[in-house]
Amino acid sequence: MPRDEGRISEPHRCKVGSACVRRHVCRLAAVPGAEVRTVRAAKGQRIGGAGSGSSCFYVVRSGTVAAQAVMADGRRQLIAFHTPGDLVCPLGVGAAGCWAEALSATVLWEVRLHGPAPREGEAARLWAALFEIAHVELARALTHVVMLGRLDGTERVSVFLADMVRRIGRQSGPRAAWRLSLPMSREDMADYLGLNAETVSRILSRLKKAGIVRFQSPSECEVPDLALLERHAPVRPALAGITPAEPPSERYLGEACV
Amino acid sequence: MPRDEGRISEPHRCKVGSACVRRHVCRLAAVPGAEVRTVRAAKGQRIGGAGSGSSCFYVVRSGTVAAQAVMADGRRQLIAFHTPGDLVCPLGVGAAGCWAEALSATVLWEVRLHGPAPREGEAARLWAALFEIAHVELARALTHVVMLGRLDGTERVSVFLADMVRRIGRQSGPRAAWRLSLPMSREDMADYLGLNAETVSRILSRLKKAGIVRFQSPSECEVPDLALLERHAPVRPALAGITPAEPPSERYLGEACV
DNA sequence: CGCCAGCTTGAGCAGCCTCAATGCACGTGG
DNA sequence: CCACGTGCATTGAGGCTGCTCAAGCTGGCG
Repeated sequence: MPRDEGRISEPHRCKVGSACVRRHVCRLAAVPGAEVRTVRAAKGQRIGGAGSGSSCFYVVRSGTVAAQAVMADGRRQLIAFHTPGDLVCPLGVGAAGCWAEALSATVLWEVRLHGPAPREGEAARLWAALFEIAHVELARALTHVVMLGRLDGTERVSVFLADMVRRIGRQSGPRAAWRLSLPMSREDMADYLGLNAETVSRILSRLKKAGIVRFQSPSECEVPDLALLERHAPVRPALAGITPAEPPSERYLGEACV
Repeated sequence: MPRDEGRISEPHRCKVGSACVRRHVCRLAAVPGAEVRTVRAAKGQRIGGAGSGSSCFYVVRSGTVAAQAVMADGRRQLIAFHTPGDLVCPLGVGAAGCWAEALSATVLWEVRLHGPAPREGEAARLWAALFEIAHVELARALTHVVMLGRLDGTERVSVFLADMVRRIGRQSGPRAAWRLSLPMSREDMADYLGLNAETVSRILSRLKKAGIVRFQSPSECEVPDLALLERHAPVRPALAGITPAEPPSERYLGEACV
């Protein structure tokens, strides 16, 4: 694993409230001493962790990153897909056999917190931001648990597709079909959905025959009627970056919130 | 859903560092204005949420609580079992169709944060505690995802049993068999493991025939050789209440930590 | 042009689910 | 005290979903 991983050092500041895609990322980047720089990762390269032992946060700018766990015997489970705008954080992905890696050539912002200790008040903001991030990740993980525990293959693929459309789909007009470029292989999808690649392929073919999706190529597809697709998707994953449900003591901590 | 749910109002203070079972619970209970009281829940009763709309934290003192999601068509997925000493928190379990309920008669501590707003510094401690709780829950959820996505039935049941032994098992001597009272039905186990009750029963019978567990009754069992059981359990859930991996900015925030 | 990785499709099989019958413990009421 | 109902656990038969193995197929790239 190369040490410097071909990083381009291009430090810059995150402009709070404008350039930043996610509110909690802004909070992190706004911490005094936080350093933000652009880094690149090639396909298959691990994000964070491999280097100096310090743990950074990353924001995907382009490309796709997957958090995954790999067991001793090689079985692989994808925990999450991170698409442009998403935060890649080391929370939970610090366990043995668990890391994040780029599924394609990827550009990221690296947010490193190693400046002077924060003043009173800033510490609360920082912890609040970390809490919020962990909370969003937790909500996503719980949806994933329900999906793997109680949905059949077709439902899982439908949930996955609908989630992808909402996250990275493009629509040319208000009633036009959604266009979607799937940035991962059938095997990646399978490892996320607790299936295998052949089964995913078969299910996609079935959805294709049913007219729910159209494929121009294995990775380029169209969803003519998102509502129809979502009728097959009994759970709705929390969209990445959406503000989580009110934290339990938000009201109580009113003035401590950013 | 009754308003007061047969609660016994018995306010008391949590003694930080001694009586408390969990460090982060102590942090919550130590927040100025936090009110701790003992409440009781009957089997099947929901924990929190149903009442005034305020969200509390709970600590299980005896009995068992399960966090669960139920889909529109009735499919049920258990998210976690909470055994004595565990924290029951509203994080993630605030989504639609998602709540915690007592699996048997249960005694809990209710920690309610509604006092005067905390002073500077205390807010940071509180958010840090909330972060830590969310982080532990996240680690547990990710293990659950791997289990449901990539383990077969026998492995899931083995992971579950080993987890239960480590959490609520009793051992009469250093080399004696572990004794375990399972506080949930086969169906509860199945809904946690993404299986059905008959399959769980069959797998337990197989483990019984293999000499890995012995059953005195459906709920009372013995594990003569925990290492043998764990050889069938390819993942190890993070034990409840164990301090999570170093939060990413712990070093940076050194003096803000409790 | 050939190679190779990834995708698709098929055949056969294993694991898990569904449905059903039975057994057991417990509580209730005659 | 016993008969009965109820809820849960167990076990079996049969079927379906998804996995394994294998054979094409396709598109990108050297």
